[in-house]
Amino acid sequence: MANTNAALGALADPTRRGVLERLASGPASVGEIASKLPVSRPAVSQHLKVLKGAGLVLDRAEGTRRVYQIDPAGLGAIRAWLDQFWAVALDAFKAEVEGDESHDRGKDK
Amino acid sequence: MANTNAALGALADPTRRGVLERLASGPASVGEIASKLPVSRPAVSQHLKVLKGAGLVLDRAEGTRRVYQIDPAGLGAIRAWLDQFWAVALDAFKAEVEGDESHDRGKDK
DNA sequence: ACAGATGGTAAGCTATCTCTTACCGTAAGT
DNA sequence: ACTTACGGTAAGAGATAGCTTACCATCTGT
Repeated sequence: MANTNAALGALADPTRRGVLERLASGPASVGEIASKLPVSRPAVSQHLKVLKGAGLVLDRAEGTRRVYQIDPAGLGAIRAWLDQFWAVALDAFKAEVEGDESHDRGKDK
Repeated sequence: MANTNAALGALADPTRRGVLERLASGPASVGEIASKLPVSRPAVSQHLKVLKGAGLVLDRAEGTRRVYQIDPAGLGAIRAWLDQFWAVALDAFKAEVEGDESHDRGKDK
C-alpha cells in the first residue's frame, strides 16, 4: 500500500523527482529513463525500486525490457495527506490572524 | 521564496513532519514543540531552521521565547507543484489506458 | 544453443543527515 | 546588577543515502 511516509521520503531526492517527471509524460523503460539523467543505469534501477516501494510507480515486463509508469494512486495518497494538512494548518492560521489569543496560547503546556 | 525543492526535502524527515503536525494546530515555542518529541531541544531548533529555510514556517520573537507557526505560502507551493504534476501524470495515464500506442512510445528515444 | 540486449543486485566509497553535549547570547524578573 | 529561562550555534559521532563498477539472470533472435 502507498505509505505516505515512504512516498514523501521518495519525493525528497532530486534524481527521483527527475525520474518521476520523465514518467509523467508517459511510460518508459529503465534505459530510456537513465539516458536522460546524469546518473548510471543501476542508479536509476535503485531509484525505481524506492519509488515502487513507495507506491509511486508501477512496472510491467515487456519482453526483455521493463516498462515503468506512474501510479496515480500513490500520488493521490500524497495529495490527500497534503490537502488535509493544508486545511488544518490554514484554519489554524486564519484563526490566529483574526481572533488570536483565544484558542491556543496556553492550552499546550 | 519557498523553493519547492527545499520544501520537499524538508518534508522527508519524520521528526520534521512531527514538528509541522504540532504547528498545524497552532503556534508554539521551541520548548513546547520539543517537549512533545523524542529528540532534544537543539535538534528541534535545527529542524526549525531547515523548515524556515524551506519557507514552511514563520517565526517571531515573543519576549525571550520564539514562537513558530506554519507558513501557508510554503505549503501552498508544494500543493501547486503536486497538483500540476498530478494533472500531467493522470492525463498521460488515462491516455495510456485508453488509446495506448499512439502518443508516446517512440517519441522519446 | 549461442549471442546480444536489458536490467536487477552486490559491494564498497563518500557525502550528507540527524542526533547529542557543551557553550554562548539575549530578554525578563528580583 | 544578578539570576534564571529560553533558544540558537558549534563540534563531533553514528547512521544512512546515493553513486559507481562488477557481476549475474532473463528474454529475444539467429
